[in-house]
Amino acid sequence: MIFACQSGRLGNPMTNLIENIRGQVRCIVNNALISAIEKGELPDCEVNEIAVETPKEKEHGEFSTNIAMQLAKQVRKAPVKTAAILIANMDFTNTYISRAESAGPGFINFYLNSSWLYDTLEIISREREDYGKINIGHGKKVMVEFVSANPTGPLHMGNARGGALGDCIASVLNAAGYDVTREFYVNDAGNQIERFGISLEARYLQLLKGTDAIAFPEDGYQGEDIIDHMKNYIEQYGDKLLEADSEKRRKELVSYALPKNIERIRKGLEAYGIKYDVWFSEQSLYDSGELEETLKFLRDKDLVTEMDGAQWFKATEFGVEKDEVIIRNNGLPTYFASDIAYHRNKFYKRGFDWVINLLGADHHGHVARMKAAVSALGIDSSKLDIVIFQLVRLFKNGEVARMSKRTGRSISLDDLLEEVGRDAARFIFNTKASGSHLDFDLDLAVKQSNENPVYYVQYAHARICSMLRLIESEGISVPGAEDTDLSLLNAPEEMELIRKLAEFPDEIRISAQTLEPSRLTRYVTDVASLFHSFYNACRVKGEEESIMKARLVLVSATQIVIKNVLSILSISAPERM
RNA sequence: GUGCCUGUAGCUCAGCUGGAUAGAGCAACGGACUUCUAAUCCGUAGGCCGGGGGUUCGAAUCCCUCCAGGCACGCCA
Repeated sequence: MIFACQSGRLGNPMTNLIENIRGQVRCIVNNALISAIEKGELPDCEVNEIAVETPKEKEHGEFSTNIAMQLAKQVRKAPVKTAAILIANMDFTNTYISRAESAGPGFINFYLNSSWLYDTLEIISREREDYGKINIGHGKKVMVEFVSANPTGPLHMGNARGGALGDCIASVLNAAGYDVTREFYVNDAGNQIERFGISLEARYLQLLKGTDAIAFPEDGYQGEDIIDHMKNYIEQYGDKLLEADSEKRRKELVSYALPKNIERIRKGLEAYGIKYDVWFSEQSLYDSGELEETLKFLRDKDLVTEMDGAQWFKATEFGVEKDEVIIRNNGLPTYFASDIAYHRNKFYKRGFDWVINLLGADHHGHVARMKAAVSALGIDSSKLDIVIFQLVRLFKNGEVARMSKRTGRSISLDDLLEEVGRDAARFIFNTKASGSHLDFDLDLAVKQSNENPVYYVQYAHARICSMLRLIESEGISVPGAEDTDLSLLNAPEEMELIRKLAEFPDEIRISAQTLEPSRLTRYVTDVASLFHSFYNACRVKGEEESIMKARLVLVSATQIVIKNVLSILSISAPERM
């Protein structure tokens, strides 16, 4: 079934001009198809979606469609013929499209009137810091839970990648019109806290009675930070726990060290540019009874079975390979049990429409069972997205530097920020897609040279600021786009740059839909590159006034876009370098 | 052994839901500063898209299989 449709011209504020024009192309094709069918030039046919894509080659126009090839079978005509018939039936009135041509095996290419580029500049200068924002989220409540590292030690490189990724996913979704909550799940209960206590206690006793007095437990946390905690504790409180019974001693030591660790994590992440809306305590699920409620819910649904003295969640009923223990034979719930309660809380207690969790690749086994658990709770599991990011391999002095929390011999987030800096770290972690393994070259990241991509982008911004400063010092300010003759911008370098600026809202759209903010670092690098080319080809200051004004609008628009992208990535946009 | 991720230029990576002649940065080579910031620009060179089958108008992209690397298969998280 095909319906006629209409196409408007200028986008409203906060819209995606490219998407609008794509809509115009769809309408034109759609209407041409109806017209051709009515005239009997083509047989009646079914079209579910008219695909509009962007050709790689400039010669192929701004947009193209493969509709003629798609219809080949149905209409029993050579695609090239169908394309010709469609083109003959097209009406471009009131659109940005100037002409359409058939090319290659049957593509129809669309060429635009350059007014769309000038309209782009008007939109940017009107929307300013809002330019790029779209509203595909419609205020939907989404939670992004990320890092959620065990508070038993410092953050490492894996957390650093997860942090940069998660924070940027959250920002992108926010720019796409979602109501986003950033959350850190604090694992302050369960087995690892137990081990944390044992480790602290062992170091405490070793410090007071000598290293040989007590063996350090096999599965304890080896990190220096554990010893440091106990040195500080002893300095402050002496040996008052020496005679206490072990359980009480561990509890006391944990309640001493745990808040310090959490605070250190919070501060580290904040220095990294990450601010959470919620720090959610695992222990609170025990205290509030939600864990019990959740287990009861599952039992009532007959989704819990007993075996070998433990209780298992029947994950196999949801297509997972094996069932999972939720209550150990010692009676204690597993991490998985509280995670189920946690997700019940996210969806039911707090009403999130969409939940995104970031997990390192070493936890990917958790995905299937968590989705199964969510289904078991009666929630559509497509509302839970788990983004798995591949692990980080750290290179220093040309060789691999291993990271491991257990041995404590890792580069922490704090070290990273000190050595590399927040901007470079965040940029580099977002240059690769989450599914790609990431080699982090410390030596390169530290370099303040053209080998380091973050400076390339920041330099473009600083350069623009410098130009505007100089021009403004002569009493000239950036004119409004509406009272400038933008059609004077017709050099290839100018057109290319504007075209790229026009893509920004669509880049946000795709980044949000694919949960891949790494698109944005590439995008902003392209913007910077086209700007540098423009800079070398065209002068602004000293040009004839009308040209200078038009170029000032372009330069200012470029600055806005670079700044907006960097702001989403929480990377600074320096005004001088 | 089973499952997930990855394999594209010398290196690090893009390539959207299958589209037209596979891209970028770095490294290499050759050029451009009396001019708004040379942390820049312009140009050259560089490829069995891991191998092999299949699906179709059309495959780096989808399916199968094999090879290589990473990760996971616990009553840890």
